[in-house]
Amino acid sequence: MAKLRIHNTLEKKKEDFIPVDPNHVRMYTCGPTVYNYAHIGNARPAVISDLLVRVLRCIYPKVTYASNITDIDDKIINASIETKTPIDEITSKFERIYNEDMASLGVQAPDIQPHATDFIDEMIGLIQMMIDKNAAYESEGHVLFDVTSYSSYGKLSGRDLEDQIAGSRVEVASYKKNAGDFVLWKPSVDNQPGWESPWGFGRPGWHLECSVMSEKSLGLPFDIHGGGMDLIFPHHENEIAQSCGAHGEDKDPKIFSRYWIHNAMLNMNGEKMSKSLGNIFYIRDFLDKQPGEVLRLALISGHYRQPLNWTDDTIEQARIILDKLYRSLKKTDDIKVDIDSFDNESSTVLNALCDDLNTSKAIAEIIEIAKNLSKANSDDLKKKFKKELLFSANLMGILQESPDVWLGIGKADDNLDSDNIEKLIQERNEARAAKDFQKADDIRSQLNEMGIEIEDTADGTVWSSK
RNA sequence: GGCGUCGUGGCCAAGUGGUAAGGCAGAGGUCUGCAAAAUCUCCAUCACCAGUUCGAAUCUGGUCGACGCCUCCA
Repeated sequence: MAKLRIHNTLEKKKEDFIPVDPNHVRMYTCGPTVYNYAHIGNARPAVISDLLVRVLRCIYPKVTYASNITDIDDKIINASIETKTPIDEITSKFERIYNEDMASLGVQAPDIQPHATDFIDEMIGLIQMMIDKNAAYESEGHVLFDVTSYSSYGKLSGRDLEDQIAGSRVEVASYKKNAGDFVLWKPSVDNQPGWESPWGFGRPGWHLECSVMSEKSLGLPFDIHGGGMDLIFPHHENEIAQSCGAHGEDKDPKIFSRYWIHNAMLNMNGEKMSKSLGNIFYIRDFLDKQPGEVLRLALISGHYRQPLNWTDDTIEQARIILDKLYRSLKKTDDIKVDIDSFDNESSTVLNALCDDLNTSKAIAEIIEIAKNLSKANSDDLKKKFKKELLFSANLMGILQESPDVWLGIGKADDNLDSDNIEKLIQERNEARAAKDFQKADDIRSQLNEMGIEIEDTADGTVWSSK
């Protein structure tokens, strides 16, 4: 069986992946706060997680993947005030858009997609458990987590509490016992949304929801927890502390999640993506110009733990590679294969992905397979390589279109007349047969001006719109 | 101030102790009336310096440079 190795942030090294239960692997990835359009940076963890889930499904009989929707948060409240739109209108709209955008990137829907607001009771319950075990305390209407109650605090992020406090730029709130304590529950005032709780009307702190939803969705301990590197501290560190605190564990973070994977950030032309720089790239805008698969391949063109610099070139190169793969597939349109009969063990792509998601290597391998397919000179070989190509593509979540559609073959825009195109091609071929190459070339340039490219193949002339 | 990451050919990007994958671009060849596609060949000693080693892009120390987190953030 293929062996998966992944880099575990908790141990800061690449490890063999050993599931809690080999018959049922469970994974959680922090999902979006739905208050705006999803940008390209939001897509990276989703695509990487999706890829890992696909690999896991290849190896293990059952995989449950949960990823949440955060639908209560100060950012949402602010967006609601700014746009004078009810909160649930904002959250339902942007959740729908997020899911649509991810789908177009080939991200399979999570098995479970819990909403924070559906777990308020459970969050209150978890806080109560922390209070009962002296891991949390109430103060000035807030409930706070006491970081001194958890001895491994800082293990995930490699931080030392004392150092943090010394260099901190944030003033310590009056209601905190320790500077590092963080909010579990905070009061809601005026028109802020909230729920009744033993500590008054309020709402949960940011980190609490993921502790609750991951546990309720998957049970503890589960196998893998993912997210962006910027979440390591404080979000994930605090999730661990809360879950351990609630369950009376004061040391071992692995009673929560065994492995933690984190993707590096994405830069826009070398700069951090941020509102102030005005370089936020929304997936929506991109999808108007390029198919989702291009974006997906571009996102996995580099290793997930390396920063990815997003430029026009990144996109262009992904497009070129996909065109090449689709062309090799097009060449063997007539060959029918049964992918299910493919032997996973021999997959070079699966092997590459099993090595901590070495996507660059996987891409190199799939190009190699396509090359083999193009060169194949017998039906047996064509079958063999096509099967391997399709299996690999499915694993990577690409080549889901039909080659004809992708390459624009025989497809005219509304303002193009395909009958006319066919007629011109026929005329050109007659000219070619009569060795009137001047006329043939004239017709080609005429078609070119119409935005039509033609290609003479062994099976006749194929045209596609640019 | 603390923690951490990175620096591989013109560009993108793997490799992390045994002599530099892959893609793009470029050069040349095959095929084609031409073109396109396909295919073949060629194209780097791994920021710098000093060590460890039979052997280093890969380990250690230092220098320079880029960047992230510590505050909402994927």
